[in-house]
Amino acid sequence: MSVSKTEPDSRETAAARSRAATRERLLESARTLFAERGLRGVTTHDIAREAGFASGTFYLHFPDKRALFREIVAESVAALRDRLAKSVAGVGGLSDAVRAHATAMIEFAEEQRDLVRILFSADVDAAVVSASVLDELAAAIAAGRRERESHGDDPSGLDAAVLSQALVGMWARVIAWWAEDPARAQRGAVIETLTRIQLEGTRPTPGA
Amino acid sequence: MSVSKTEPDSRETAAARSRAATRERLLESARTLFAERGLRGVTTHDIAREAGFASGTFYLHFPDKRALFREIVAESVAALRDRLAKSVAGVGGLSDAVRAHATAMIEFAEEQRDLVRILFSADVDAAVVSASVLDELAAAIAAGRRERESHGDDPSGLDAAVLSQALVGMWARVIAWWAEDPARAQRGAVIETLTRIQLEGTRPTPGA
Amino acid sequence: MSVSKTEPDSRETAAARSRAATRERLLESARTLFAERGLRGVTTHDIAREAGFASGTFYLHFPDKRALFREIVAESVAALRDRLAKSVAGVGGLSDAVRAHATAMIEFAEEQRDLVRILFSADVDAAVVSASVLDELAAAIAAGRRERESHGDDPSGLDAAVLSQALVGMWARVIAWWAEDPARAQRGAVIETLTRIQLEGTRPTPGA
Amino acid sequence: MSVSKTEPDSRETAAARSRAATRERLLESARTLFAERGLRGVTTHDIAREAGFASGTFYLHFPDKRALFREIVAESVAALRDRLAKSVAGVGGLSDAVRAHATAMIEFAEEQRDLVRILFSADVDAAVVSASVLDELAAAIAAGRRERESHGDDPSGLDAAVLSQALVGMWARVIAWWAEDPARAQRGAVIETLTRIQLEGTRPTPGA
DNA sequence: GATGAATGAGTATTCATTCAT
DNA sequence: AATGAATGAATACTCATTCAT
Repeated sequence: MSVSKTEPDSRETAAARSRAATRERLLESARTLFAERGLRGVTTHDIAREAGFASGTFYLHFPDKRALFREIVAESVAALRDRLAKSVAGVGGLSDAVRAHATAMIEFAEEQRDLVRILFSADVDAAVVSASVLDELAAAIAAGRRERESHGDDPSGLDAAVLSQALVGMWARVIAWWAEDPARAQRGAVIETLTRIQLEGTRPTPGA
Repeated sequence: MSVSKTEPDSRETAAARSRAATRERLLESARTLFAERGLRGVTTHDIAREAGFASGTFYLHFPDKRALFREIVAESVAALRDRLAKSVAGVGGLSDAVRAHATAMIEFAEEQRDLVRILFSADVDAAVVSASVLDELAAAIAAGRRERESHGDDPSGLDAAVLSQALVGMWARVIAWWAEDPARAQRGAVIETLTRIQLEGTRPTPGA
Repeated sequence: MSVSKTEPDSRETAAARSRAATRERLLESARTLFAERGLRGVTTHDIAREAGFASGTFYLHFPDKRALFREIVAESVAALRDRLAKSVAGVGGLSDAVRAHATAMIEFAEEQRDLVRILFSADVDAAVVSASVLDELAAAIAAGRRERESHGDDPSGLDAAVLSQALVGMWARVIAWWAEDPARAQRGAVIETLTRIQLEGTRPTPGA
Repeated sequence: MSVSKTEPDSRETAAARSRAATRERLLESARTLFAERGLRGVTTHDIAREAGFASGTFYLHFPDKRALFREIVAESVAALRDRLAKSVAGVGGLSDAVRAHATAMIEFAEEQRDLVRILFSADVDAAVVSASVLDELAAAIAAGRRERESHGDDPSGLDAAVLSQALVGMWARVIAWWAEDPARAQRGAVIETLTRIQLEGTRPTPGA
């Protein structure tokens, strides 16, 4: 009796694996297409076809297009957050921390070009969603600034809100621009430039 | 033909005036609507209705929706360019030039909130079009830098391409953010912050 | 000046006429198709195609399928109400009134077979809408009953709610059945049968 | 093949029992859901899920959704037929027979509210199928009439076809209305009203 | 026998664009 | 020049049904 029965576990596992694989292929295709054409420029049909499935399959795995998009963004933001957090962990001086942070960002852009394009291309419909990415960046920058001050450095005297928008804008644009085509500038030059602007541009009362 | 017409010139002029007026009303409505809802969020019907015309009239004046959008952007870019050029004309020191530039930008944002929103909201579909705006900004910044160098200052030693992307990103984001709601920061603080970051962040070899 | 202008009135009127004609053709097609296949069995595309228009045209005239259906039902109910009201106006005795009512209903069914089919086929989705028809019928029946009582007849002693459901059910079914194929019974026999059941079936305490 | 099997009969029987049980659970779920939402409002997935099976299982037991629906209706009609037949068996007078018939119907509605809702809600798609129910009712009524006549009563002189449609319409509507919410009228009042209308409404030549 | 992932035709609705008046 | 009715391709989402495991 027991012999003739397929183990339910292995069956369920196989089905689950297959399901997960389909889901992952859809996500993969979506990442590519979103990176190329943005949220609105991509159809659920496009995503399914690109992944090699019929159009209805999409809805077996995601309630709708926005949900899929949100999921991709959430994943990416989490990955980026981890990367940035690790990069500055245990780094002593401010200067080194800012540079480590820039380096981590560049590495992320190198490895995840599609994600970076999605995260930093401000599709109007994706505004809510991509806000989180920039908030994330702003938080990382703010953390750096707090550490700097804890090391005895004076605050820059600049408006904190304006400053954080400025730095976020700078980072997002440079990373997106560079990820578009890494041949545009040397890796080291990008890191150095971002680091220097952030360090020098936000120093306490420069004239003093 | 010409016989029956009295003063064909004035007539044609009147007709041309009327035509131009219709065109302008369509542009005006489009500016408002694009600022509110982006390129994709606005239909040609919306634009015509808002302007008080039937939907077919739109196509008597513009070949299609993108063309209208492009025209608005081109106009705006030209206006911005003039404003920025004038702002620095005849200004002596680098510091003053950068500050004048920031001030001009803020003034533009105050007077043309709709345009600023269109120009700096990176709608994916409008990407090609809005690239020109940022190029414009980059050019203005580069011009400032050249002037600085001509005044004897050393270049910062930073990669020029990266630097210009960084500054453009910073400017675009801060201006868009502030134009969205000017109560977010004091006018003076915005000018001061942008000026300081640009000046200090791009100094020649800081350690030296 | 005034000569060269086409009279706006005639222009508007022509456009309005054309618009109204399209609307009417859509309504006409919809009546036929709904009568054949019910609300759910008919597509907006079907209606447009049957009327000789492209699918988008439907939405130029009706916000959606249900709205069109509701309009047809409302029209029909109003027409039926008028007919029934007129039929009993000025008719003296109860017996004559009930017979006049039955006759009017039969005439309506003869002239508007499609409408009758729509009104009395209780499509589940159309429940809300078709309820109004039956309410209408119930009201007409109740009016007859009130008149009867005002003529000195005693009430039947039957539960009024049950009775009205019974009569409505009877009427709706017989009319729908007969409209489906008028050869099923002779006109006079239908009228006579409905009249007799209603009169005799609802007499005051028969045994008394 | 047979060698290795111990007691193939009991095995097959067990398998058959299991199969029948699955079938029954599907039917049970379908009855509930159809009563709530009609044929079109219920998906095969809904039925399978409600019964605790995967969606494919449905098609192991029924060729398609309509077949399942037809089967439920057929079962119900048979049950109703039995009930009605038994109710009048051996009942003497016409009056008692009609009352017994009405009582049986009410009892059926009380015990099988779901079925009654399915049987008498004239979903357009279910029209073919539900016709059989009404035919059944008509047959039962006709049987009553025949018996009456055999007892020496004269026929009513009314058109038999029209009459049966009228009575069927009356019955179906009242029962469906009452089953929807039994608080709408007292049990006894429903029975009495239906009985009286049928008896008095179909009497031989009332004027005589 | 049961599973459940996959299919793909179907359906409502939108909107850029055309064109007869 | 202006009108606005008409077009029809596009697009998100559903669901009956199939079939490999």
